[in-house]
Amino acid sequence: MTNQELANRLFPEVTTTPAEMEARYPERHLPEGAKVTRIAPSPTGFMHLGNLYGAMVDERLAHQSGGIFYLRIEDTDRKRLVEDGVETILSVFKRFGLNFDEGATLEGDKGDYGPYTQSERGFIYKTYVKDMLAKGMAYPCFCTEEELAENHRLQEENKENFGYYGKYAIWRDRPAEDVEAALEAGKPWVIRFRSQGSIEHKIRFEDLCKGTMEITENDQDVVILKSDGLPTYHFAHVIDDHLMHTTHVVRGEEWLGTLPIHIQLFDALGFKRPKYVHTAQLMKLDGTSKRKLSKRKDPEFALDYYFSEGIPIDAAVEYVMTLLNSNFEEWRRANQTAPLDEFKFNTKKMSGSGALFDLDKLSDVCKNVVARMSAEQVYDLTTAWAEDYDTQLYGLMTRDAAYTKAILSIGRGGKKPRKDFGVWNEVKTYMGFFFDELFAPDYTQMPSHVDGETVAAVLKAYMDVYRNSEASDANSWYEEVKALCPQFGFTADMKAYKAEPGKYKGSVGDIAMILRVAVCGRAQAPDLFSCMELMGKERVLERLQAAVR
RNA sequence: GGCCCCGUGGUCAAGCGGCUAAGACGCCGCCCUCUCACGGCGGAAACAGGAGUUCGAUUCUCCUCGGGGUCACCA
Repeated sequence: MTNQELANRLFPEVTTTPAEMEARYPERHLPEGAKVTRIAPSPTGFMHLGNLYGAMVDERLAHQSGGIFYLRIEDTDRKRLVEDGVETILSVFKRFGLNFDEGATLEGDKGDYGPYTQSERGFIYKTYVKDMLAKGMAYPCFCTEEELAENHRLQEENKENFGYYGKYAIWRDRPAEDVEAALEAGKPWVIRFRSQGSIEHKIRFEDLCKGTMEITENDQDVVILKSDGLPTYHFAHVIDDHLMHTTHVVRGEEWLGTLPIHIQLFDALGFKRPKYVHTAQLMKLDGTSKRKLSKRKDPEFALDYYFSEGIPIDAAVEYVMTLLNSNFEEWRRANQTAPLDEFKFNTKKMSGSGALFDLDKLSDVCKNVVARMSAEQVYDLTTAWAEDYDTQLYGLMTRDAAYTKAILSIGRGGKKPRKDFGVWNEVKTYMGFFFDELFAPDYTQMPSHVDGETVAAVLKAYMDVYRNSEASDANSWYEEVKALCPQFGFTADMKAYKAEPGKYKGSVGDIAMILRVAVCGRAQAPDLFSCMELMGKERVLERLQAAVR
């Protein structure tokens, strides 16, 4: 049986040729220097930070160069498929503002290089496989799981490298009769690539993120087509990225180990190799050692987490960008309000080592991002979040939108905006006391060195002042509060009080605190005058009265 | 174990043969101040170790150590 006969026997249904495929997916006509990138997730229903991290690099690379950014679905592992996997992928990327120029969508493929779902590309992979078989570049392997396990056991015992190579490549040079017999017997088979590599040979390789490195040639006869007729990642990657004319492959550094296989395949098939960007792994501190961010242990790894916690999408994106490009923060400080698109992303500024995911830093970025927003934006984004995750808050915020927006305007804008919260799920706590339904005063936060009787007296005295108050701004309000001091033996001079606290029964600060606890129900709140003004006289008087004991 | 990647403060990081070794987050102190949140000022805190190259190494080379990844009909 010749190679050609074998090829025909294994793939009688395949009549297409590689040349036809090449013709069907011609070179793209793009401007000089345009990059073609892709993100190729598996529809497992779980989207994580790594997906976003890579996708952002792809997106920037393509769109900064006038190229194409596309989505390909890698669903060749049927065991891990999930019902709405593709939908999840699409919706998550959409929410993060990543726009694909072509690829899979819910309405079908968009673009001329499809299908963009690997399970629909069987005929393409098989066309190449059949050709490789005919040329002797690949061969069928009938090994059972047990035989492979036995190989592994022997290799372990002999302290040899694991895998399917050399004398362990059982079917590599099997006589035609054996192949014939196995076929007759109806044994299941896979197709393996006939490696010409040797671990004695090193290859110099240039990675756009990691720099130059030296890697060992692959000597394993890897499986390229599984027994279910679908390609392995290695093969699909090479065929797809070749035919789709991907110029830059961005993926996690966990792929570095299999890079020799990919290079070998590209070369053997006579394809031009894409450039690679192997990104450093996102890490997390576990006890005293670093480890890969894990789906099971780290909620912040899942992109769902950002939605449910109410982390502003823009902030998550900014944070990832700070991880991605070391000069991003500097740029952001200089260009506070510029759209992210204007940042010149550069693979050279990517860190080669794995960054620890820093929740403190994320939180800081969130606060800064939110501080830059208008009250209107904060209102919109918070209600959008609350609609799904906090119906009570949603109800209150939408009941009186103008009131809520006014609350959110306090201290916003200007050179030194307040940064009270950076996450939508903190909004309720921050402004809850403005709503009677959420007002739960804690009078124990009254100044401890002022006795209850005085507290009550202060409240009563202020109520009298407040009923006829003409205060129209924070300063005049403060003057009124200060005027209350003498009758209680307090001082309006904070400096003097701090210097000699013993000299006075209290200070204007204490009076303000008494009022604050009465009106806001707690010791911390934004500017009291603003709060009272928004709440309205009636409500404030009610609360002052309620605090009198 | 083989192969590969990585190694500057607690974290993220500038640096690319000569610097008092930036900056940011976090932490601490002070100032501002009606509290908080801002903002301002200041502080503690680092080149993993050892050889070599060099007049001179954080920077270049080698070794050691440490961390990580990967060795599937998963991606």
